[in-house]
Amino acid sequence: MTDQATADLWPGERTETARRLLLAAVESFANRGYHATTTRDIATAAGMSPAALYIHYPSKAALLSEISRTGHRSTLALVEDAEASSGEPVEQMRHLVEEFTAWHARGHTVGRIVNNELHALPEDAFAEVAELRIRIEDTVRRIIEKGVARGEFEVPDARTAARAVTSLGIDVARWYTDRSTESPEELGRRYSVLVLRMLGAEAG
Amino acid sequence: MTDQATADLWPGERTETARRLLLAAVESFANRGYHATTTRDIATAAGMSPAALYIHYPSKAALLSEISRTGHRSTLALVEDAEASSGEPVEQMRHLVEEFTAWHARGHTVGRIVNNELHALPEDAFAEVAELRIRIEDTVRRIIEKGVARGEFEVPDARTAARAVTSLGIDVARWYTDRSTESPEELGRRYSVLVLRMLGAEAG
DNA sequence: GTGGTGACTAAGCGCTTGCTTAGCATGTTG
DNA sequence: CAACATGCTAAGCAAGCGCTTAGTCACCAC
Repeated sequence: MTDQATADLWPGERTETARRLLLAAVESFANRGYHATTTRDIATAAGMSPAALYIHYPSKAALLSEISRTGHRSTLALVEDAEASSGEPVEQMRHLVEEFTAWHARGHTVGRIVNNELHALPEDAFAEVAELRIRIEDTVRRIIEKGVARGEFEVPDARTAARAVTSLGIDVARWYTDRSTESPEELGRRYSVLVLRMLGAEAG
Repeated sequence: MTDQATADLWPGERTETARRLLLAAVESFANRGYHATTTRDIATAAGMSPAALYIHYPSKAALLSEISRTGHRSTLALVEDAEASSGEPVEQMRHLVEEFTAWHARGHTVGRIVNNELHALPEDAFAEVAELRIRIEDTVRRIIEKGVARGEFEVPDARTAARAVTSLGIDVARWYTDRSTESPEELGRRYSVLVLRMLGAEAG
C-alpha cells in the first residue's frame, strides 16, 4: 500500500517496527489529516496495539515532526542539487522543476503532510521546517535573479515568479493520485516547459 | 477580524447571529483546520454558549458544508463570468486569472477551507462540490483549447496546462496573508502575465 | 394578566481521544 | 538457573469531544 518513494525517505529507521509505524502514519495523515487520525488508526494499520506505538515514538506529534522534517530536508536537498547541477540558470531551472514536480507527484502522500500540516507541528519542529522552507524559496529566487541578470529570463518581479514556480510544484501533491495518467517524470518534463516559458526563456 | 471578501459571501444569512457563527467558523476552520476546531471555539468566537450554535445550524459539519458550497459556487461563477466576458481566448484567460487569483488572495481564509477540507465534507455536500470543481476545470480547459485551435495559444497538453493554471490560483490561498505586500488585484495582474506567457500567447 | 414563542445558557451525557499502567512472554547474560 | 532487558498487550484513566436536555428570560398577541 505504501509507495516506494515514501519508503525510500526512511531507508534505515531504527527498527523495522518503527518504520512500519512511520509509514502507517504517513498514509493516515495524508488521507485523513493529522487531527482526524487517531493513534489507534496508526497502530492498527501497523498491525499492533495502541500502546506499542509509544515504545517507538514518544507521541503522535513526534511522528508528524519526523515526517515533516524528513520531507522538508529531502525537498531542500533536491532543490540545492538542481542549483549545483549546472552554471546555467535555464538548465538549473529545468532540473529544479522536473525534479521538484516529480517529487511531489511520486510522494504526494508525504507532500500533503509537508504542506498542509504545518500548523499542527510542535514549536521546535515548526521552527526547523520554516527555516528549510525559506531556504527552498530563496534558492528558486536566486536562480531566477541570476537568469534575469544574464538576460536569459525576463519577469516582472522575481519574488512573485519564485512563488509561482514553487507553488506549481507544491500543489501537485494536492491533486496528483496514483491513478493519474501522467507519470511523475512526464509531468515534471511538461511542467518544466511551461515554467521556462513563464519565465520568458527563449528555448522550450 | 473577518475580512470584507469573506463577509460578502453571505450578504443576508438568515439572521445576524447565524452569520456571526458562520464567519467565526470560517476563521477557525481556516486557522486551525476543521478537525482541530471545536464547536466551543466557534461559539465562543461568536460570543455565545456552545449550545446556541445548534439553534442555528444542525451540526459542525453543516457549517463546513455551507462554507464549502458557497465558496465553490462563488468561484465557479467567477470563472464562468470570465469566459462570458469576451470572445477572445486571450482576453478570457486574462480576466480569469486576474480574478481567480485575486479571489484566492482576498478570501484566502475561505479558500483554504474550500481546497483543503474536502475530505471532511458529508457525502451530499462533497458530491455537489466535486461537480462544481469539475465544471471549473472544464471551463479553463475549454478556453485553452479554443486558444490553441485559433493558434493564439500553444501548449504541449491542454489538460496539463489547465491543471497548472487552476493550481497556481488555488495555491495562492495557502500562502497569501493579510501581511503580503502585493494587493490581491496586483497579484492577479502579475499572475495573468505569467500565465499568458506560459500558454504561449504573443502579447504580455 | 395569561399563554405562547424564539433566542439563549448551565449543566451534563455518552463517547472517543492521547497516553499510561501493569503484566506477560521471549531471549540473553552471569 | 536466577536476574534482567526487550517488545509487546489488555485494560483503563483523565480530559475533551459533539451534541442534548431542561430551563430562563424577553417579547408579543389577545
